[in-house]
Amino acid sequence: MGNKNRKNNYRVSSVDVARLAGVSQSAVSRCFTKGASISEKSRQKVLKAARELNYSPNIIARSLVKKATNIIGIVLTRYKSPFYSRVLGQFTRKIQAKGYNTLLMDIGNDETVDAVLSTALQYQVDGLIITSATLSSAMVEGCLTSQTPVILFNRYAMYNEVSAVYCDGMDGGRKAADQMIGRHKRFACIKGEEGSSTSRDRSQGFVQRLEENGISDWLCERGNYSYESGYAAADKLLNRKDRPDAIFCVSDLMALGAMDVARYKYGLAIPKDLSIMGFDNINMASWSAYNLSTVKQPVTKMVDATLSQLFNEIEDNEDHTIVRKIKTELILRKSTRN
Amino acid sequence: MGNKNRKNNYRVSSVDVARLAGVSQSAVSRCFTKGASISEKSRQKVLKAARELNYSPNIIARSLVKKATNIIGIVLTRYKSPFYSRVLGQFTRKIQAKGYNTLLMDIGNDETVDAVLSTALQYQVDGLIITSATLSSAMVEGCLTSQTPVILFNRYAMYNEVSAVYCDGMDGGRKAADQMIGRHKRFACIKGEEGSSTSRDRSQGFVQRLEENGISDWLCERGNYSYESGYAAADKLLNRKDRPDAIFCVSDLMALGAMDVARYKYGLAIPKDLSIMGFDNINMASWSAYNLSTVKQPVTKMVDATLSQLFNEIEDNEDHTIVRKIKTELILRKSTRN
DNA sequence: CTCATTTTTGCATACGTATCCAAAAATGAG
DNA sequence: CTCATTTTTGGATACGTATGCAAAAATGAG
Repeated sequence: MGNKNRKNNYRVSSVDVARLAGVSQSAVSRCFTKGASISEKSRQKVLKAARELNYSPNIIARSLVKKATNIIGIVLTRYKSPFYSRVLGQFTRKIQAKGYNTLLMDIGNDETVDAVLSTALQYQVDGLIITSATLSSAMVEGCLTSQTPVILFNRYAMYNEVSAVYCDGMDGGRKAADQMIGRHKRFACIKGEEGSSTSRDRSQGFVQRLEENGISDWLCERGNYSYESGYAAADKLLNRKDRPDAIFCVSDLMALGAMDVARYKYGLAIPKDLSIMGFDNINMASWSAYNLSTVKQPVTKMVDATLSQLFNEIEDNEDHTIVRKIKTELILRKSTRN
Repeated sequence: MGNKNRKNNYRVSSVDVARLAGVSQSAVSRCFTKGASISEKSRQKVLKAARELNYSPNIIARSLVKKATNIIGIVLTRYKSPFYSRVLGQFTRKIQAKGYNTLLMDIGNDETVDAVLSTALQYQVDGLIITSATLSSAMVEGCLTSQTPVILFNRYAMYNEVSAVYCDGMDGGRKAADQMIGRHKRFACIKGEEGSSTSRDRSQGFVQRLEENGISDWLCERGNYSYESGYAAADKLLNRKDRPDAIFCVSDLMALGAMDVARYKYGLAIPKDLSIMGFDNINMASWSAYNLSTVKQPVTKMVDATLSQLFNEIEDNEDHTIVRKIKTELILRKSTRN
């Protein structure tokens, strides 16, 4: 039943329902607006007509007059990372639970962030979560004047102009160092991309602690957070005559790559010949094949803090920016001498 | 500069720009509408004013009159799976490249799918991609009458009422069996959840081929696509006296769990004592620690097919539903005797 | 310069909903 | 039943943009 001629692009509106139900358009609107004043009799008439016409309110039109879309924008870069896909999953689920929805935007590289961000604003999102991307100062200004609450996740703005929630990478790096120092002779660190502030913080914390302990000839390689790049970076390190016996990686994924090259290319025993420490505590870190010791980012805590601040700014119109730094937690498994 | 009183919830509109630029509101609109008729002189005036006021067009309002939001809804269940997070990444990137945006909706379980779906429709999405969820017949009807193009990804509707793109799990299961038969004595299969059609197809293909080859006393366990469930299922299988020497898992993640329990709990050598075959070809399958043989789902091909069909329906108003079944590819690594 | 043609412009209206306001209906106390 | 009070109702308008239409301006051929 029901003819399928698509071209007929007519969508049924509250006016149609009103006509069929024999009430005014206002009544229809009230019927679908929680807490509005409408008699039970009218409500039934409207619901019946709506069902008959398969009507449901047009949220876009509603957004226009309500000046609220109930949409939260999320800007993301690093899909490859299981860490961020877990983060994304938590965000969307919790956003939905709050009655909002998620507009997901991906940015290939930092150059496109401005464009993506500005289309997010054009969609009149009620709030914006920006993950692992750097805000240009033009965009900081844009966000401020647009009145749209913005929160940086695992980033922070230069002068704390915009709210941020991030994990304390510097301290995490220090914890990693503290655990490894004294048990090893030669240290190395595998960082992320040059521009990444998270990578910088984590490795700085690590190195800083090394130097505080009089260790100054540590090694360093750079990856891009992926398994393959960790594999390649560790390959370079292990190929040296003065190969390290302790490697700290600024992401778990790189650590897993490092473990694999150490074991399967160099035949090293972990942690006997080599200790490896990661950062994140992704699911795979606990897999039997790896048992990776790592610096845990408390995802749930971070996500909750982000959302609670965001919804505060949206609903209660709070206007003070807050920057929240969340502590990491060292998780010792079997990839390090403990 | 710029006072920060948030409460002042005023957003600058095309009318404000028009006033400042000394032109009509239509002119402002035309200035931001590609291909509209406007003189260079006016365009400059408008752009100047717009810059001054930090104006950018309100897409929501535009959507209302254009009857197109440029939003594609994606409904997703299984975040845990690296396969689906890769799929999601590809979708959003390619959707953005097409000038559209992604409204991401998560469903915890199949019961909530109707609610989520109907809010997607209320947002007037231009198209809808539904991943690994079953459509109720009420929703099929709803989608059809709403005129919104819908495509199922890795699902198909009972009577092919709605378009679908999925990989041929039945055939994939058969390929897995063909590879393993003759080289092993005792076969087992680790399936997914009871209701999952992908799980059913894959395991049916596998079992069917076994039986065609006169093998009828195969073993079977059930997981939920996760690493842990694969670990647990394989644990049960390997604990038997008549333990299998060939296990086919309907997802890579479960296969990895199976490998780990086999190696680290039972001390088995893979593939000498036990062959394991997965399904998906997620990144981890190629990691040195696993080298998992698997049935590859050609993600890129599937995503491209989905989007091309979807945009056809959206832009060219094609109205025939098509169901596209995409062939898998056997990838032999070192977790199976080959 | 004139007149026909093209381009640009502004006005008015539409998109689908929510909400203010005044009028109408329902309710309830006496 | 009356009148004051409360609840419900519909009309009108607003949200911010796009676009059909006719008028105005610009262009160009002769």
